[in-house]
Amino acid sequence: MQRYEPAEIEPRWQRVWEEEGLYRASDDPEDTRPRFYALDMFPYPSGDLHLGHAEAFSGGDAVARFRGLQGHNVLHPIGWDSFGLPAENAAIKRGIHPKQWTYENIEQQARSFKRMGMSFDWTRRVQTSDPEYYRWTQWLFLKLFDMGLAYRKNAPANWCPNDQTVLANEQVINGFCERCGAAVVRKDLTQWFFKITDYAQRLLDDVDTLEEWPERVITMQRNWIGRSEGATVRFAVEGTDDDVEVFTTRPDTLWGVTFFVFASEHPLVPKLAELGGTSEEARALIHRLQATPLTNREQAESREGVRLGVHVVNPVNGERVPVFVAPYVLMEYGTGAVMGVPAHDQRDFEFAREHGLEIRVVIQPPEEERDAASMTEAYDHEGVMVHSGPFDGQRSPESIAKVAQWLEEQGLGRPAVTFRLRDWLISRQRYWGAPIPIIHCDEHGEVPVPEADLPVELPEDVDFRPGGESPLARHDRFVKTTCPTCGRDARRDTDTMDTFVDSSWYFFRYCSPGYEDGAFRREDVERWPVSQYTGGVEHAILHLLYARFVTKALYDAGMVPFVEPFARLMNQGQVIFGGASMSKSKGNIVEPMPLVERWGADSMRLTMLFASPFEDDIDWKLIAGDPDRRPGAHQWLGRVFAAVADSAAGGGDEPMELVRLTHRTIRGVTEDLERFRFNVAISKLMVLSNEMRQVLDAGGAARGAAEALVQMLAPLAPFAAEELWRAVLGHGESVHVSRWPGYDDALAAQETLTLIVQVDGKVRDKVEVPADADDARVLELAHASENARRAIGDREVAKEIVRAPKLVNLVTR
RNA sequence: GCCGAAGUGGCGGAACUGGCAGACGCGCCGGACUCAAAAUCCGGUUCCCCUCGGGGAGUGGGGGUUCGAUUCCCCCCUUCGGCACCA
Repeated sequence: MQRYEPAEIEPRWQRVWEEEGLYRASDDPEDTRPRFYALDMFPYPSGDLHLGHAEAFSGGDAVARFRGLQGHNVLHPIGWDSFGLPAENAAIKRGIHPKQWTYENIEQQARSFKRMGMSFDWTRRVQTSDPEYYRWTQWLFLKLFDMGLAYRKNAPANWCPNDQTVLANEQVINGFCERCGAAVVRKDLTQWFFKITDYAQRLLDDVDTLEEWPERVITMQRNWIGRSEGATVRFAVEGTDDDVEVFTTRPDTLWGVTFFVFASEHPLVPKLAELGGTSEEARALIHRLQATPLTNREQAESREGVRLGVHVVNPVNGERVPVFVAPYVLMEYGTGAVMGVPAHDQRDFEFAREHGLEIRVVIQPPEEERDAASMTEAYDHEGVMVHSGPFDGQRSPESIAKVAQWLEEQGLGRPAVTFRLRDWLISRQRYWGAPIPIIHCDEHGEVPVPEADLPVELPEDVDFRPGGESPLARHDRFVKTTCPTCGRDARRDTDTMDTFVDSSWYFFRYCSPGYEDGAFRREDVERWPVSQYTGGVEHAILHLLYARFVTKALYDAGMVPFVEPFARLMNQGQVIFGGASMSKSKGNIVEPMPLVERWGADSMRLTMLFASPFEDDIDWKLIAGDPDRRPGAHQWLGRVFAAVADSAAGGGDEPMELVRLTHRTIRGVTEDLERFRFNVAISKLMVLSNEMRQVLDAGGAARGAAEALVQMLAPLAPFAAEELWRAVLGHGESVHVSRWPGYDDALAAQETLTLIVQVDGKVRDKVEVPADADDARVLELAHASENARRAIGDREVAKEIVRAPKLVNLVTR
């Protein structure tokens, strides 16, 4: 009998697969198979693969292999997101070059992927830190620059004092650096931005077309974009010729404005402070605010603020209202100034109470008199407009649009939409990234590097330790260049790009491997739209939003034929340990590769996929806490080996019941894999293998079941399936190029079923009946049931519910 | 606070369109094999009661619809995830 020895089997087939080139996607125009692009989020090379990779790629690979078996021409590529800060930090710590650290890790991960038996098309491998790749990342930058979607401006930015670089808003978590956890501070810097806000509406609208995305990701994207409808209104600043605009979602409350507040960074503030002869106190506050981090919540949640000593005029009623500066107003949202309506906005209410300002009710709740003096909180629900001039008696919120309309007619404002989404800050003051391909010329300003001169290579001999400015700025040979326009001395931009730029387009590059005349060919991308994207939910906003934006921009440039990059998205759950995420500091990290060496890649995959639904978290401690204990998956594979070997050896007729179960299993597993229900698919395979064992032990044959079982195992445990298919069942070709087994619905149907006999909805008996038993027959059987009769007792059956052949319910009352 | 997802045995989890709750696996218990152990195989395993035929309860809690609810509706509780002065 064949013993299951993964340590012997797996490396052997790994070599054979490589020699046979089994997993290459075909670009042959004669190839008429339907195409399937199975994309996995590419890894960051921070060391060897971790358990999260094992989980994600086990699922992604199962999908790719399953589609291949179903007759698709599958593109299943792999690459590395290999620029980025952690490489630099790790390199500094180890005293080596980031390049060395990165590429060693890539090679290690590549070996591990091969050891895991991933069905990657290695000929399409990309690494974002390769000049052949980032050449096109730079091209993308220039394309966006051409389109007016990349621009540079001086603005307060989130600065991480530890990593010594700016961060995108998306990378600041509650005021702390996403990567290192240091408190973020504010710094005024000239930075490059991508104008993602131009696409806010389209990014929001098209989210509705992503029917195959997880609901929670859709919701997160919507919330992040954060669309608000309302109006902008212009207030005149008394004593000047200046106007100041505010955005409000509640123009219906305009008659309740009793004060006005600026963000401290608002450009008008210095002028107004001077005009109002503002106190030392005000100056001190403004100064302090401008030195605090953008995202300092404690600051923002206070209701402090100071009068500037000037007034603005409410355009709807001509009233003068006092002007303040306060930290609760953010420069980044809306216009950086708000109108204060304390009666109907909680923040304004608190501010008014704090500073003794008038509270004026202009939306009267139904059935109830509200008066300002007794209010304990703002009223922000529906009601009737009062003290509102021409709008008295109108119902809010229906009146909001009417007021906005009216403002436009009166020339006081107009309906407006504001988004929470900010432009994407893409420049970084660190070394290990793609240089921004811009040359600064005194004469000609920001001049794009000519496409023919790309890539702007990242020099290796750089002192890359962070120092508050870009390390590249210290590298004279890099910096000094000539202006492409006038040929005079000029300076290269010394910032590098956010690595999310690298990863915003890598899935296009896979379609045109090695292409040297462009980032990709349009026809390749058209041929290979992503069919399935697999990866972690931690990218629900950042990466996915950026990739969607870049795809839309490239669509507008005529370079790709679709507006959404990923039709289907599947998020695997996280692998945690003992209820907590794994981390070095907790000392609970489990390395997958030693387990793969010990128990086999197939066991690792099956353990992962069987543990829970793919999108749910797996607590490794619960499912495989003891590394010395033989995993259940390994045990089962051993039983499968025995059963298949016995089936191959034995002859004779296969019992009809086993044939039927086989067909039923094929039908079920096919459906399950289509819906990524790997855990359920595996359980069905277990049922089939258990039944095979029974049949074999009773002296029956099971060859047909064995063949089907092995094929269905192929996407989930590819090495074991291959060994069984070729070495045990004696097939000449790989199971991975075999044709997914079909099923016959008639055979998949049960021959007999269990009839449930209920009395008053309670199960009283179970009777085996032929699958074609009709209503009369099952009713007869139900009445014949001893148990049912006893349950009925001397009562009368008032109603009979018959669902032949599955159920009869006899109702006595 | 707002948005989203989810609550089923000791554990991970099954259950098609409302029709056998707990598939499958882990763990545990018992047995076989063994001098013994490991490995392997076989059997049992929701809880309570029982005269061993069976009976009762049971899918976070409370209501409702229905012959029948893990599944549909309403209210509540809890957990997880995201966002959070966004004007």
